[in-house]
Amino acid sequence: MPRRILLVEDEPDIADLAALHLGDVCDDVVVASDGYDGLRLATSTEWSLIVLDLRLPGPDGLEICRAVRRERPHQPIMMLTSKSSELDRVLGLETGADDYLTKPFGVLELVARARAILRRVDMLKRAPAPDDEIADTIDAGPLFIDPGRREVCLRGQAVELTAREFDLLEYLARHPGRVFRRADLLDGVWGYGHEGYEHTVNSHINRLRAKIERDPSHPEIIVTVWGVGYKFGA
Amino acid sequence: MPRRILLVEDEPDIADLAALHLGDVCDDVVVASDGYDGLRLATSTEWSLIVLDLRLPGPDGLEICRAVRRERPHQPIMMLTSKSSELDRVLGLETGADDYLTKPFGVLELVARARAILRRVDMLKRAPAPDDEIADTIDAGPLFIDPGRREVCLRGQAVELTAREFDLLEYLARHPGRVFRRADLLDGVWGYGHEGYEHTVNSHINRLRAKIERDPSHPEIIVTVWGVGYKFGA
DNA sequence: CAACTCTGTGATATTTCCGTGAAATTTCCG
DNA sequence: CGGAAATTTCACGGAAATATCACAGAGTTG
Repeated sequence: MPRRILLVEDEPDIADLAALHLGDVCDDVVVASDGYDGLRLATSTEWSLIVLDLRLPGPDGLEICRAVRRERPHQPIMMLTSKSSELDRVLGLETGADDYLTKPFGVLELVARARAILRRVDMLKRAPAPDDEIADTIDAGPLFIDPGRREVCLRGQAVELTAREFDLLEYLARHPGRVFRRADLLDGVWGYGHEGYEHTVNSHINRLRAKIERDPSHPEIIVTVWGVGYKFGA
Repeated sequence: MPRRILLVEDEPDIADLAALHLGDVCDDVVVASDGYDGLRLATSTEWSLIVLDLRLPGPDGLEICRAVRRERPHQPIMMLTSKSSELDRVLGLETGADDYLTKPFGVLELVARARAILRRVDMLKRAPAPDDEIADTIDAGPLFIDPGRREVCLRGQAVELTAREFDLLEYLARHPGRVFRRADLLDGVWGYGHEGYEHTVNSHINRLRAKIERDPSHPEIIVTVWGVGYKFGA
């Protein structure tokens, strides 16, 4: 089953750029340059993913999104917008977009997110996975984490963590080495659509480090990746 | 957003039992006791999950499954069959159900699988989730790039890059041999609409080369195309 | 209801990196 | 061969990202 992406974007430069790179993660990219074509194509054909610009000549992204959702409730949709106000973010997600990107965006970000959505879609269609992802424990170097008991041991010594600290640590530790940006952590730990400042994450990382790092000013367990975010381990 | 399950099952005993326990993993369970009701309900409303018995009075599970798939390609569907021989037949027909279960089945098994599917569906609506394992990496000659971990290995040796350097390298490496103008790179890496001088790109290329080229004055990885821009590789 | 803890946020200090200017070098082309 | 244009190189100041800390309000517990 070929993977096809519909891109609805009126600015030719952006459309070309995005189409070029979206082509890397699917078999076919179709571009619609206004809301009319976009709406027609979006509802008439089956797509692996629909990427919608918010502002469009004719029906805008929200309208198209709603129209598509009415007919195909599970259609993966991604929204692009120029403004970054909180209102837009909430609006976009409530309308039912699966993900959301504000301009100007790097193409790498766009592609990475598109890939993530497509992968999640594939996972749905995949062979039934036995759900073995229930309450196991995490053994990561000097740390031992037991999500069931909500306990953490550092080099055999029990460590007292608050709820947020524990969730944050568990989230990071479940994917050692993977880099998370602050927005990802807010979405994953605090819950998607959570309204709050990214630098809140900093504070919690700081408190975590004070409790688990040998020398908090030279962290070994939770490492800072400059300009991006944090990761667990080396 | 409430989670609703449609259960299409004609045997009352099984239907009652299943409905009772499926109620544990969603907000509402609706039961259809024949293929006619099942087909009507399945296509007229949006469901978090549809559980279909294969043998039914009226349209059977396969027909309903196909009909639903035609309208809602991503609708989560689960099939129940009486004998494993039926299962083989269903599997051979590629109907596109997300999971299958043969009777007699334990209720716990049913619930566990339903929960697994629902979780995967929720995951779609969720913020960008970290799918490790299947992380996409770039293997380009002497270079190995892991975008998820933001790590670069040069001939097996880890290289420390800053955020911009990494993004720039990844961008180029995703299209080996393709020539990018500086404006292209600004759009793709810095983000579309970024205000800045093109010769900023030069500096970053320069720093990158200092870190990854064997002899920076004779670049082999990032090559200059005079009068145009840069490309990755030969 | 009082005491307590936790949490999000503001403010400030500190670190790191990025963009820019300018000079040196290379390449192209007449 | 010489000049113009494009590219390389490099150093520096500022800007942005992060670390740290204090505090007040929300929520919890007894």
